[in-house]
Order: sequence, then C-alpha cells, then structure tokens
Amino acid sequence: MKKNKKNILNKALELFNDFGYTSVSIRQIASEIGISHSNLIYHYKTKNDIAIALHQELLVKALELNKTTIHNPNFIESLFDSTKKGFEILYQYRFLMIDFNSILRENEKLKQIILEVENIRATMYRNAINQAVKQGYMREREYDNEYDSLILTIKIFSDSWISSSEIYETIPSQEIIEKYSSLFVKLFFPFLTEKGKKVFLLMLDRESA
Amino acid sequence: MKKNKKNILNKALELFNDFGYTSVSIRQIASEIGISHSNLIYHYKTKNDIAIALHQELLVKALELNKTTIHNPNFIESLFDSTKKGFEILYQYRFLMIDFNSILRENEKLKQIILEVENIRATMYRNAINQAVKQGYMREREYDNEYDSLILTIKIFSDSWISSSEIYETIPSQEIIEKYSSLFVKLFFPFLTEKGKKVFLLMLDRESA
DNA sequence: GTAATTTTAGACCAAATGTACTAAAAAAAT
DNA sequence: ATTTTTTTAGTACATTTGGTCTAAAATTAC
Repeated sequence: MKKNKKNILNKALELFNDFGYTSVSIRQIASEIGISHSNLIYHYKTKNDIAIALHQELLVKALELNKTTIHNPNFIESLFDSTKKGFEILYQYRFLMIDFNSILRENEKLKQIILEVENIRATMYRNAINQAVKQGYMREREYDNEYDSLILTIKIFSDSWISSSEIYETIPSQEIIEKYSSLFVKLFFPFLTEKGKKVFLLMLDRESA
Repeated sequence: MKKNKKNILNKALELFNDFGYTSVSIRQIASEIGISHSNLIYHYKTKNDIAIALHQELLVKALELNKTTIHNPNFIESLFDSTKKGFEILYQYRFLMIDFNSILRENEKLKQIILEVENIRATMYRNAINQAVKQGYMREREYDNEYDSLILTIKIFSDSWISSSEIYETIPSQEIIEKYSSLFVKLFFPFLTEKGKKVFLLMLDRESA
C-alpha cells in the first residue's frame, strides 16, 4: 500500500519540521498516524531512511523547478524568480537545513548524496555567473578567485538561512521566505554592471510593490 | 573545589565539539573525567547549564578581543585582524554553532542571551560600517537599506561558517579558520572605495604570503 | 477458492538517559 | 576536636528508544 508509505513521509516531515529531527522518534511518527512502530519499521528500517526519502522528494521538486526556469535568458529576472521558488521548496523541507549537521553526522549515505548535489549546484552557479558576465550583467572579477568566493558564500547562505531565521525571526513563514530570498539575491548586487544594477533595482521595486 | 568544575567544562567542550552536543550525555562526560554522574549533576544540574557556562567562557574571550582591537583606526586592517581572531575563538566553541538550533530549542535562557549578544554585534558592525564610509574606505549605499542587508548577511555567515565547514571541509582546523575568515572579509570587498580596495588587496597579499 | 505474499500489530528485550534519594567522605568553620 | 557544610559515589527507578521475533490479518496471485 503506497498510501501508508506516503502517510509516513508526510507526518515525518511535519514532525521533523516542527520539533527537530533528533527529538522525533520512529515511535512518535507511527503513533501520530495510528500505526504500530513495527509497521513503520517495516516500511523504513531507520529514521535515516526516512530522511533520505524526504531528501529525495526535495531533489525531485528542485529538479522540476530547474527544468522550468532554465530557459530564461534574462539573468537578473531568472535569479529573482528561481531563488524565490527554490527557497520555498527548501523551506518545505526545512528540518534538513535546521538539523543539517546532526543528521549528516549519523547518515553517511545522505551526506554523500548532499555532497554530490552540492557540486552540481556550484557548477550551475559558476556557469550562470560566467554567462552573466558575458551578457554584461555582471562585471569581471577584480581579484583572483573573486567569484569562487562568491559561490562559496552562496553555498553557506543557502544552507543556513533557514537555520538562522528559525532563531531570530518571529514573522510568518511566507514573509521569512520573501525576506531571505530577497537577501540572497542582494548578494549579487555589488557585482553587477550599471546595466545589471538597473534591472536589479527595477526588480526590487516590483517585488516590494 | 574549583578544579573539578573546570575539568567538567573542559571535557564537556571537548566531547561536544567532537561528537555533537546532543549525542553526548552527562554520564559520558562524568565517566571520561572519572567522577560519578551524580557528582557532575551536583555541579551542573543539566547539560543546558554546562552549555550556558561554556557560552559564558566564549563571551569573556570575545569581550577581551574587543577591548584590544577596538582602537585600530584603519578599518580594513582591523577587519582582517579581528575577524581572524574572532573566528579562532568561535572555533574553540564550535559545538555551539554546529548544534545551534537543537541547543537553543531546549535552552530558552541561552537563547535570550544569544539574542542580546546578537543585537550588540549588529550595532558594532553598523557603527564600523558608518565610520568606514566616513573615512572613505566604503562607498555610500546604492539603494535603501543596502548595508542593513550586508549586516544581516554577516550575521548569517558568522553563525554558520563552522557548520558548513564541518560538512564540506577535510582540511585541518587552522586552515579552515584561515579560509573562512578570509572569505568573511571578502564580503566587504565589493562595497569598498578605490582607496579601500587598494588596502584590501594589499592585506590579501600579505595574508597569502 | 486456495496458496503465497505483503502488510500489520503486539509483545518482549537490552541499552541508555535523566533524575531522585541516601549516605559516606572530605573540607571548612567554629 | 567537633560540628557544619560541601563534595562525592552508589543505587535504584521510570521512561524512552531502537530493534527483534512471532503471528495474525489483508492483499495479491494463481
């Protein structure tokens, strides 16, 4: 029965997001959806397997997003758009970001998956930046590896904005996503050309309207 | 006996850093230093109290650092210098950053302390930036709240570089600290004036030499 | 309709954890 | 020297957790 497996994932996601991955037990998840814990174990041997399955869901959604937004030739517009949508997806699976380290510490398999994904993501950003430079949206680098640093900063930001918002923010989820996706795109602003900055500020206006 | 209390903190810090806050138990800490767990509880009622005490140590060291570096009129130089030293201190207490959310979730007291400290830190950066603009090291803002965004980014970065490095890096601690403090200061580069950029690149050279 | 399989629940186990309580040992105060 | 206070160890308890095993129930295949 696929329905039960899906139920498990849905409830696990809900509980992980609300109470943190580590403090939710297999038994809790099972009890919440009204099945025995041994039944849950039958479907997912360990909590780690649930985490991997949920991460898989996240990947599928991210790939879908990628497909639809890859064909926008306007760098700035595409940046605003895909960031917002990407952050929404990430936020749905926020427990993965909030308990990043403790999850990966005891889940070598998921760690390997994430390392691979991370490489792909970095390459994507590198290509996007190269293209943006060619198209005259971003300026040339002003010192060695300047854009490698930017990419690394992007990685850190992407992995941790949710964690940070969890601590410091009291505003509703939707506003959090808007605030931090807006903050993310601003990482690019000082690297833009005059042409790029014009489009950027236009998008910023459109956003706040 | 103060010695035993200090032993507890030292060993707790070591274990927390190595294995993660959540997975280390009071009994483990006690056993490692050869005392009974009930004795440890006598000194620190809960693990939360140990975390608070360790965070207090961190605060003391950070305040000391602040005292010594506050009087450097050269913004760029002071930025490089205090970042490196600050990151070294943070790294000593890295479990606090790695398990940020799970610690604060069940330690309301520590959370309040951290929120206060965070405000102080933000104000410090705001003042430093204002001064840097006045001194001609940083340019004026180019859109509303541009530097508020920078400060927020700084906050996120400061709280999460250790967590990120823990996942992605295999290099030794000292190199991690150097890499990420270098990355941190680069957040400022694109906001610098020509004058500022010159000094910055000079410092960068001096660093890599 | 019967056999095979998949799914489910329940009982049981061993290990770990926080916590409380008691009493002995050590140190300090008088 | 003896009292008082502080520090320490030991024990015991209830709870939780992941995990195994067995058998019943439900579903699917033939």
